[in-house]
Amino acid sequence: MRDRSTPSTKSTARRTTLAVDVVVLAPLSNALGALLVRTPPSARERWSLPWDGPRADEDLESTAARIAGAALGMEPAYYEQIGAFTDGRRHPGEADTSIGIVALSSGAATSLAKGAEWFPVDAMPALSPRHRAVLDRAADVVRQRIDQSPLAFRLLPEAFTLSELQSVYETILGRPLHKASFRRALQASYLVEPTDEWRSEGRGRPAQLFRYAPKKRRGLRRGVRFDLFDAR
Amino acid sequence: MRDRSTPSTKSTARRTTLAVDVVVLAPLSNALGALLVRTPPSARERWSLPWDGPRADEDLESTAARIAGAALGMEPAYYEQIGAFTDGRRHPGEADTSIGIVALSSGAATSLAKGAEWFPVDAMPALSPRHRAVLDRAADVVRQRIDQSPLAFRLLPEAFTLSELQSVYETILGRPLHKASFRRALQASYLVEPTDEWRSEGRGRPAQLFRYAPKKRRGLRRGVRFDLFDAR
DNA sequence: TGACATTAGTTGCGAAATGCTACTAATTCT
DNA sequence: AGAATTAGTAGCATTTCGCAACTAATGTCA
Repeated sequence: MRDRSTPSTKSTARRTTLAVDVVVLAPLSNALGALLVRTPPSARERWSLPWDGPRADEDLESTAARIAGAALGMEPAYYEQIGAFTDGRRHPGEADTSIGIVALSSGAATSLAKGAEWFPVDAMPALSPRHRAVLDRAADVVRQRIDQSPLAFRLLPEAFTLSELQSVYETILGRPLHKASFRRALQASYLVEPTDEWRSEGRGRPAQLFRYAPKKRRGLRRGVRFDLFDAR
Repeated sequence: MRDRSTPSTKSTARRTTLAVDVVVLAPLSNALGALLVRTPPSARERWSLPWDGPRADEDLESTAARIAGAALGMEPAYYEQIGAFTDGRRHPGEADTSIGIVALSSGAATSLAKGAEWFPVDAMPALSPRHRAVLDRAADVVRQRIDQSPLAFRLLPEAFTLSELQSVYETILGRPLHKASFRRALQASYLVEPTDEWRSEGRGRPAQLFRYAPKKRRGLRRGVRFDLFDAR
């Protein structure tokens, strides 16, 4: 039970220190990768998420774009907030509060900033506890929203094969998907359109390239789905 | 294009003012209601969301609980972050950054604090631009997550009828649902269990009361759903 | 050159989920 | 008693889904 005997009727914003911590994700050869940057020698951990404070009159997405762009060497294609973290966990810059933001990149042909490096998300070096929490939440958020937002498409270049797309879904969800069902569902959704290009990737039949081009949704309003519940 | 000619390699947390703005939701007679509090006479708008700065060593959920509890006169059953807002929009306390949090309450038998009042979400009085944005986002988040989280159950007392539950879904989604399909889907999900109580609500057949009691999920992993896409 | 490995993409079917209409059940109102 | 009202169910046509088995186009290698 909390004490609320004399609730102060006056509200006051608190002076604190704020950081924007960015989780930049891109598909590596066979796993999902996150971008880390080297910390100054004085720091307790050798690596951290790219982060900084917001500048004056800079909104959160611009801040994230600046931070991610500096580390990645290019602009990520997509941003999504993953939450605010005000808790006891230690932040590398001793920020009281962190705003976590995921930035998605196709990972193609990037010239990383000096000191920045990709790591597979399931084999990360030690991070400050705050950054560890931000990263974990990022993975959750991406997994949860992958079938409501075009997240997967932002992890691929503009033109991609359906096998590549399926592979992105599989690494994010961490389980194999059925090829025929995947394609049928995608077909029915009018989210992609074929280009007239084909790509030959060594052996095997060449694959047709597609691009993300969501069409107007037909007015099909489904009932409520009680599966996909994350009970709590 | 942004200037990144000489990216500063040093990250620094920024000193700012922070507020936690809470959107307390509960079902009113026939619509969703949000709780507002009267502002001091000097304020530009007469009403605002309940808000305050976090205290030292207080995490966000505790802060939200304190703020919501003070206005509502009881503890809400559920909290969910809806995002951080750092933008030009004016906040009633001039906070640079707001953390928006939704608190869900069954609305049952509450003794509201002095100056607090329920308003239907689609007929709110004027709010500061920041609070308006927080409220709008709250509605979006609730609508988006209603079929992934037990949100609807937190807007009802512990025992409820299936018609009440369906009505909550309908007001949040803003469209009517089919009774038979709704119940069948709910049945299949093992999220509720019947009590042995029945409630007679004036006219009509009495309804059986249920409680939220999620069972272990059977390991049925579905394919990817490309419907429910919020294209962007 | 011709079998075979490899990857892309499709077809068809049984099973499950969904939308809908129409029904039965229990209560109050007049 | 009968109409009105709300709760809850049954059955069926249609769509969606999981899956296995197929065809298609390329490279590999004896």
